[in-house]
Amino acid sequence: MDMSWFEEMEARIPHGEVRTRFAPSPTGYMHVGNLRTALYTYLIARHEGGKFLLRIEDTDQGRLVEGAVDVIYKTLAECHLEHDEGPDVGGPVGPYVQTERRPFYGKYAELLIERGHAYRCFCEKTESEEESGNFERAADPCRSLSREEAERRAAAGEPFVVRQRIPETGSTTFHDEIFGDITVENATLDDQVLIKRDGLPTYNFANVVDDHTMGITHVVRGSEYLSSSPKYNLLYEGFGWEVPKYIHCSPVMRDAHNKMSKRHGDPSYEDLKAQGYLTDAILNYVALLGWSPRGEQEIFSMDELKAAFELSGVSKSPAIFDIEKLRYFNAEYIRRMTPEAFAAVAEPYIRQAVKNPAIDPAAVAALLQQRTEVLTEIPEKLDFFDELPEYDKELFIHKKSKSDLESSRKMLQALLPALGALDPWTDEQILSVMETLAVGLEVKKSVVMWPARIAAAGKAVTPGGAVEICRILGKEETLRRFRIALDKLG
RNA sequence: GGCCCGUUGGUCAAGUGGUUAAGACACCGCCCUUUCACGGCGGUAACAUGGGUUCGAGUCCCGUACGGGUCACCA
Repeated sequence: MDMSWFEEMEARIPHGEVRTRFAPSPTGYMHVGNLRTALYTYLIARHEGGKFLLRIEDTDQGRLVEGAVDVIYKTLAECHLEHDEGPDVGGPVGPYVQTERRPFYGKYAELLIERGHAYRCFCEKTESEEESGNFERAADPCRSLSREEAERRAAAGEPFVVRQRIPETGSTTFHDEIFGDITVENATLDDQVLIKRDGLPTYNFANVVDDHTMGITHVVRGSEYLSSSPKYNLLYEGFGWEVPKYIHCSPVMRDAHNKMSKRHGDPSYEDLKAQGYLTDAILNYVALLGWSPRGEQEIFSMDELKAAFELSGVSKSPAIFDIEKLRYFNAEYIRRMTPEAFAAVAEPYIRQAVKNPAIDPAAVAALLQQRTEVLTEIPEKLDFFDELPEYDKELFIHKKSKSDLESSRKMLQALLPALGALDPWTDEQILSVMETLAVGLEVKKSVVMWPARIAAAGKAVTPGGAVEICRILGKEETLRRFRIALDKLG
């Protein structure tokens, strides 16, 4: 066997740095669990000053989805999870797309056969194997076939798969950074297929070969792979390769029993964006789903996450995705934005409801910033700007503000001429008129404010107070609405 | 079913033999107030279970229950 090819492969592998990889299948859907895995993988690399790579696992051609790879690029870029190596940016250990690495796997399978840790199996799938899922390794005659015999049959064109040769006795222990040491009896492991009848590698084999040849030091993946890890270990050992650190992450659940899934209609990253959530809020929330920092800080910028992220804080048990808490993070992020930044993200939503070109979206945004949890709830809060809603005069009755029909009529009547005479139509001026009236009549400020808002907005709950609404509406429109109110109040 | 893993309030979770068992979300109440929010203050609420070990156990050991994963020529 010519070893020079393998030596060249080995020579490409960078050493002395932490290297992690995100290895999604291009299904066109970045679910929350996936995003979290990508985040943790990225953070581990960055925390250690290492490299974060992207590898596309597209060996299952049947599951390929058009444009799915672009979704991955777009999501990673939007989430600031920039990769150092990958299909689009290249790197020393490429190619970074599994289908393009196809020739590698057969060679490594040969090597493993050579080293005695794999063998060709010519058996047809037995019925019992298909039904029970159990493969009786001891009963497989191919396991004890001589190398010469196997090679002869293969050369003769007889179809075969390559199976891993698992020791029949003893046990295998592997270490996971989160779960600790896990030991299983080798007898409970089966001789899994490495190379399929069609010559393509199985996922498990491709993973081991790729992770090694790409110099991956920390393998981050879902906890569903915990039970196959002993077989991975045996593979690494069979090759004589250094075993990477394993980091198995428990799933993100939709409820106590089910993982988040597209099937159940659970939101993907893109869905959450469309529902009005901010990228940074999503990332921050997702980071804390299954990981807890040392202190009590909850709001983390990406740089802070890079510094704070520790494997020791990752939890073993699954976490249920709580949209309520995401809402809280989103609201918190919105409140912390600069007014300009918020106005920029809010404008499209404001314009959905407010078409009147005379109304400045930035002015409306200022009213919204402290009371918006998700962007999509913005339009419904603004429905009264373009058009005064139909409303009942009963709205003027408000005990807490000490308002009733009579007082409302009185206040509006007094306000009408006073506001009509106002020249600079500013908050200060409007407020001053209203306060002066309240003082003059010796009533609580709210007795003036309440009817003013109802008249201006036609609804009881509004973003901003009477003063701001009148100001944004403009003098003419405000006076028009006040007159309508007075008509209602007789 | 075999094997592996997990289990602190409704949710996320801190906790590594001695605590009044943190904190956050949600919920409830009060305050602030020009509605709604924001903000401030306070409250309800948890160690799955049974045995050990120990002066002492959420923390260590064993069992049980419940939950999850895996047992493919899928990834």
